[in-house]
Amino acid sequence: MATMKDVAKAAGVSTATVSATLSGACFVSPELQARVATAIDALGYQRNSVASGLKLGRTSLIGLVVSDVTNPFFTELVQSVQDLARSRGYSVLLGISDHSVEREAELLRLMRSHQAEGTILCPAGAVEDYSSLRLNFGRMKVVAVDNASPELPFDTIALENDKAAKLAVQHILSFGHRRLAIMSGPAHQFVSQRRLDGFLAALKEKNLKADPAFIRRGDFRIEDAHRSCAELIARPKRPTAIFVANNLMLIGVMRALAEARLSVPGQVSVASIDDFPWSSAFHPALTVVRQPIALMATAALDCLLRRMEGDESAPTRQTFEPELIVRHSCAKPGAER
Amino acid sequence: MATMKDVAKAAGVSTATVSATLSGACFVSPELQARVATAIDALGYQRNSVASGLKLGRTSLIGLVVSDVTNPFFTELVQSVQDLARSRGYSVLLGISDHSVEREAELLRLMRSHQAEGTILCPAGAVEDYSSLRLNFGRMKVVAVDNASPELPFDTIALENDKAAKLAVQHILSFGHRRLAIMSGPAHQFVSQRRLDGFLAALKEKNLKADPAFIRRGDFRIEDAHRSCAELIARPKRPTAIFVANNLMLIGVMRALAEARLSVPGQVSVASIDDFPWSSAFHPALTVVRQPIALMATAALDCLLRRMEGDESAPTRQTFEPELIVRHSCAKPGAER
DNA sequence: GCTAGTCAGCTAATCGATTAGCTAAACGTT
DNA sequence: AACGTTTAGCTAATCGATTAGCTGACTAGC
Repeated sequence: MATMKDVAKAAGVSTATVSATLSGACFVSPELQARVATAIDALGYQRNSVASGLKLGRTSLIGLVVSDVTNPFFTELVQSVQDLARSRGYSVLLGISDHSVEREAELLRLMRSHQAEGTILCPAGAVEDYSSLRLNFGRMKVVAVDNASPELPFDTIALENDKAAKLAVQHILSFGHRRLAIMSGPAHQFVSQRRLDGFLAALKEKNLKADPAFIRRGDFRIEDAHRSCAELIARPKRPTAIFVANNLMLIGVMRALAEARLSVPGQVSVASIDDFPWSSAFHPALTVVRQPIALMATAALDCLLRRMEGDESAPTRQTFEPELIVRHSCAKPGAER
Repeated sequence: MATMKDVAKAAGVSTATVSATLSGACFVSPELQARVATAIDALGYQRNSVASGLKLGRTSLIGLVVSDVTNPFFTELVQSVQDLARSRGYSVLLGISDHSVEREAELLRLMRSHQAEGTILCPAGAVEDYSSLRLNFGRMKVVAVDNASPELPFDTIALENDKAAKLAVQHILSFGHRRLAIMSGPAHQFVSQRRLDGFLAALKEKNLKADPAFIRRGDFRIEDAHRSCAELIARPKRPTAIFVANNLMLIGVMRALAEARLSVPGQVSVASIDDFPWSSAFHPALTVVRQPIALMATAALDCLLRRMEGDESAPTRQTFEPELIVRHSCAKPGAER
């Protein structure tokens, strides 16, 4: 690849002139500008961002670490962050932690090593896993999205998770259900706790108590939810409705119900958190609580950019409003076994 | 951030010694190694990949350009490529072209500017859009995945698309359908052409001809397919089966069918290309043709790495076997209107 | 005619890691 | 003792872009 030196030689000027021409051209005569431009496309020159990144300490890279891209929530987050970053002149280094806190830490080090100016992290762990991090990780800024406890030592962007769960569960209860189960997430994750809290709060409002056997712990993935739900519905007295704490577990639940030939919502009502493209094409169309992912991505990136510009004030907490999307997967409790 | 110089000073050695210690330690005494190690974690030193990338001309970055991450095929591809790249010591710079050839070209330039050593490209355009590219784009290697015509001037990795379509259509035909429609992709894309070819070939085997009104052109996205399918089934004589050329259009089709209260497979049979996590949780479970995405990702990365190691031989073509997954969305043609 | 001022454009140092090539100490051999 | 050989570790150049600071040409004012 041609370097700036080559361009300078071809145009008969110094590298300083080439550099000046490329970046705003303050004091370069039109004639030299033209000669430089000619040389540039004769040689197919393109700026080497690595060299310029080294010199300037600005790489125009941001990191994005998610636990699982195949989760439609993260897929859409990746999409939004990518779009926004591009429009602001940044490129995205993607990392997938696969729910492992160790891998996550490794990815964060990797992002730092590549001199990412900031990283948007979707933490997979519990609060205590991040105590060593700060607003800065080296000179790299960090903001947390999704599983973001307000106790984290950096900026957080999250859904009002308890409210989201409550909305869904209140909707289920409005049909008169009394035997509700929850497919919850990993106990150590803040986001699971909040969603469980919302579930319990909604029950309490109706003076209902959750059967402990109906509080299932999943890992936010398909397989585990599938198995757990199969067990659940095999019980002598099965629940008449299931609240599912995320979209991937919803797949597992719907599979298990289909295999057991239980109709939704005839025999079992289902509602979950996370909307996704398939939810309305499903039969029945699924009632879900939607997270404003694009807004959250914007907030995360804005927040990160503010930090990258040098804001060192105390960590901020932003929460977002969930929205209940009523479709057809909840109805009156049907004939019980 | 601490630099190697700082570490050298703290350990009382030269930067050469620190560098040698970090990379394989050929001739560094255990004592100095220990002093360097101590200094490194006292200062929290981490190698600056930008500086080392500049010096070595090796950034350990590869680019990945897809047209749409929210398409489950690409989501899984991103996941697989990311995994494999990580295991081989590379990080992934992600780019999303949003089906735009211009943006794709811009992303390729961006990858090159960041000195990505290679890029896996899922082309959104037609063959002629890539004639200016070669095996190398600057010093960056390029391989194409998915919409990869054998006429492209670089390595290609693709499904046997005609065969994939044929498998699905033969399956549909085996139930005795005679009025088939196809939701095809953009005409300029190689992958659409091949899938259409396969569709037509399967019909021909049974001495059937496709009604021109039943050959629908989509853009591989939800909305357009939804609208197009709504039109299709509103026709006086609607098809008894629909073959859909990708997963996103399948969503649109299923939505349109649900809205028109047409039962699947009772009134309309449906089969498509691309398996995805929801397909079996769907009601009815969807009959699809699966692409071996993980294999394709492995092939793409292996191919890219070979090129990165200096292989300059002629472009290779790899195609992969589709697999029909029979579920429950196809059946005998039902009562016609 | 001479000095001061202006500014286009150049020279050279710099970012941080790597490494070719060098120095000097230590050891073995005769 | 003298010399060669080995090897631990250092010095300094290098990658490519940026930019502080300098040079020298030109203009203006006295």
